[in-house]
Amino acid sequence: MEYNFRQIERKWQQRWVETGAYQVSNSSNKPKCYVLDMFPYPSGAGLHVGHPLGYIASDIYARFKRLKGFNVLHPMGYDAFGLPAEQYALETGQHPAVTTEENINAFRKQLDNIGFCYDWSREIRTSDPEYYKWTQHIFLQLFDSWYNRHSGKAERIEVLIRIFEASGNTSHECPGDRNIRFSAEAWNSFSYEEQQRILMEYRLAFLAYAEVNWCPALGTVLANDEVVNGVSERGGHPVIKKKMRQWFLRITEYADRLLEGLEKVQFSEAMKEMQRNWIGKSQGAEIKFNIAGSLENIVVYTTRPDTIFGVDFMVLAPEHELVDAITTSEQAEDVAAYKEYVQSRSERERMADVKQITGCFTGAYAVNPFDGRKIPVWISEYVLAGYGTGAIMAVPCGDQRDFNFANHFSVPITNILGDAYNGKEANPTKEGLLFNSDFITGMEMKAAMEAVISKIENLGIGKRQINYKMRDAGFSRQRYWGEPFPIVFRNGIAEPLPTGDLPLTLPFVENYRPGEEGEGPLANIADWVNLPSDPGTSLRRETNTMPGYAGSSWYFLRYMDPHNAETFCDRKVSDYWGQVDLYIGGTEHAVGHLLYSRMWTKVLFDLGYIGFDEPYRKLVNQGMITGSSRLVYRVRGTNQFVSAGLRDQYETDELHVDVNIVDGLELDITAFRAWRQEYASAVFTLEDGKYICGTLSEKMSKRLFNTVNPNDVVEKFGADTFRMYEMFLGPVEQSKPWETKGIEGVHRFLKKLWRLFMDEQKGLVITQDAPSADDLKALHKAIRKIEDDTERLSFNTAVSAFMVCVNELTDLKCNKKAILEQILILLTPYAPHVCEELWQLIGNDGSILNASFPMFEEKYVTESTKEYPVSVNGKLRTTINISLEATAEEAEKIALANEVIQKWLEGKPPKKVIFVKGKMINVVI
RNA sequence: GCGGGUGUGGUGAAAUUGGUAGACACGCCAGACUUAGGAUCUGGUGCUUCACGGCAUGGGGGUUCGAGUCCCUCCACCCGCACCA
Repeated sequence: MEYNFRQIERKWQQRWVETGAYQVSNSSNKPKCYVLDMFPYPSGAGLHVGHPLGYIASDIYARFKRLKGFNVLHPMGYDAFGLPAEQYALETGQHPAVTTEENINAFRKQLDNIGFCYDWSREIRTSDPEYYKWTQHIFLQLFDSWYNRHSGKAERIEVLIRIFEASGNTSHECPGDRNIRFSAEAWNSFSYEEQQRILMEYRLAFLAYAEVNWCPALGTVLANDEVVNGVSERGGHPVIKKKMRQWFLRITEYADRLLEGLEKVQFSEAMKEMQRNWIGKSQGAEIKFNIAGSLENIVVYTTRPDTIFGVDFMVLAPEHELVDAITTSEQAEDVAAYKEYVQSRSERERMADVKQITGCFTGAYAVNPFDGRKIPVWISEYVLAGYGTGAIMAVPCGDQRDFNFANHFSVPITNILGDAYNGKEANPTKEGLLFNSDFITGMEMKAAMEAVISKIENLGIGKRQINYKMRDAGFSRQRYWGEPFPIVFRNGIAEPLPTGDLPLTLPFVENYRPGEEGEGPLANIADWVNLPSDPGTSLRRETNTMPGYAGSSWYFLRYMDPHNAETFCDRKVSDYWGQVDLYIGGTEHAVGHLLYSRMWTKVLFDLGYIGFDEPYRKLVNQGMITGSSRLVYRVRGTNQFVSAGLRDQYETDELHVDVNIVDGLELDITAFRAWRQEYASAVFTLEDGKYICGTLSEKMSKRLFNTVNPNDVVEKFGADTFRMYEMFLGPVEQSKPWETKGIEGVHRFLKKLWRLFMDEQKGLVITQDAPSADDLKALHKAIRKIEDDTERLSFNTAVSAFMVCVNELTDLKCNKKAILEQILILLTPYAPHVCEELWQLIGNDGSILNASFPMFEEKYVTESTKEYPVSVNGKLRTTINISLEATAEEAEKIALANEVIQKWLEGKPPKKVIFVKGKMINVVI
């Protein structure tokens, strides 16, 4: 009987479905383990061999944990809302729900082919009303919450209203607008509208006006990456900034907790760094500068208050609100011209020309609050309106941009660094003493920062301030295929839908064109948007929808309790499953999805819905599998193709050829001629009778003909081979090229394993013989290595350990059931189908899925002697078999007596001999 | 520019704590079986040398009895951020 993987895999995949082998219970005495994949967006293109890499890794880990006695949650679902389906609908008129369903079915087929152990009874789809009901529900919890900076957590709006009624907002600075201040009396006298307007400035989900990229010609709002050089990517139409009322999430309130939370999760350093970078926390101070001869003052943000005596000029963002007020009449014309110039430049241009120095003097002078020095106020595009206060104090001797600016416009530079400043470039050091700096002269910079901050706070001219680069997250999309907001505007004031009215389902639309003013397509359905109401009141629905990350921000919770109709996830259930123990996915979600879901988790924790505030305990980013392209060389202007080794003799053009018609490097000429009409009459110049292709490693893409479909690989070699080969390729986190040829080694391994059990003629060759010491040693070495490697996700080395073990058992001619059935258990996470088949063939009743992972026993692998490497001066010269019991003296004696070592000693006594027990011997001469 | 990562045979890679560099595979070479082999099996395969040896983990330097591994320095490539005050 030979290894018929097609039959075996089909049989077991069916059987496992029938027996519900992968169904997981929410109640168990076993310890839990939650293994999660980032769920896919079901695109129409389907999977290529790069996609399942992470799924295979997590699948192996989940199966391994199950064998180790854990109750393992390993679910899968679909991130099913999104733009491509809507785009497709616009083009073809097919409803996104229909195409999404089709794509999901195609995806599922591909996934099933690979033999994953997902509990499909827990499948979720973000576009399913039964799912997005809860997305809407959680959104309303955000809407009904604010962040209490004193308690450091989200609290109900109700609590805030009580506070306002009792004491105004004096102890709770308004996060949306710091200038809003009111007393209890004032609050109680405000109209309902006014109170709602204020509460909106506190809510965690709030409305604000923000600019979008509006493209009048396309009649739609574009994402940032759809805009190139100020025009639309498609069609090249002009794009203008348009203010629209949109929803936001107040993620900035969570900036510190998102930062601190990174300390208690296991993410890669790169990932943490990316998130820290995105959050962009900086500590400094805001300092108020009076304007000479004016009542106006300018507030600057600086991270270097210690350099206050080195300020030589001040720069405002051209958009800064005070620019017109302080500009002198002599400078008015220049300033107006400069502002016009800045207006004309797209954000992209402003970011691109970093080196160009531009600016304009306003004619105004600010006064240094400490020494009274008058310092000129400029405007320049290098200062951004959106960061800090939109104004800086420029210290040219300590900041390179300020230095360049001062040089360019001949502003005199003050040196507060002494010899540390050379006059040729700025020195941004934070370590050193200050010179020429009044009361902080001679102080360490770090101490001076504190001294200056406490002084400005005492004088009431500024305060300590922390800033973040991160902005609040835009949460509105002017699209159809997303969650509708469960919000109704009564006379323009946002009100939540009652929970009982959820889900607010997406209405059917005839077409997917946006609204006239760029609103989402929902705006076109008048009788959905406008609700019946009393005369004099207007009741309108929100016409935007939520972005892609809404559904994915909490999906890990729904898997725990997917069919609960009462709540999004029962607290008892989430207490049992807790955090995701292992989360695997691509690095492209580093800052988006991961930050948002971390924030939602914190909010849900604060509000008491769940008992943990970080969703993912450990995150692993799988590397990309790049394509390995195949190239053919056509002699220019002909239909003649020359083999790679001969191409230097001709003038050739390099063409990509479908990797699926190349075996290793050898082109299948017949298939090539049939591939495309134009090659039917191609002529070939061969080397050694073969046409050899060139190779190139690049991204997998249909365009480059280097995509490989897992279905094809599974058809040819089987799912077990495919799974193991993906792992064998290299470490999961690392990017590496796909080379179909190499898969044969893994396939041979499985056949070799099969032959330990089965002979083609004789059938089952398994014996009941007692294992020898060598058999047991081979087995237990494998147990130790594979258990350890699988636990640390080092799957590639585990696969090679399997190969080593099977090679050894083959050499030992070991067909003993006692050994081999243990090997099957070890291997089943990697190659589940063949292991289950053999498990049954050798006479086991239950499924191998429920077996127990073998126990490693030291006694089988301990050796009594070791082949010690013996070096002379650190260079290996020979190896000697010495008892592991041997003492240093004994080993030294044996080593020195060895003839090879004798030769190197040349009769002289050694200076010393180093003996590391169990490791090596080194003779120093 | 800043931050993170990677650099080892023809190729994918291994070496978990400083202790026999290249495990395990692909490819290649030779052989066996075979009508045949793109099946299977056996042996070989870092470079160099007739050999003893010598040289090899991106380059240079250092620490150490001993360095792919630790330290310094330079180079190349990949990823992320980028006028952030």
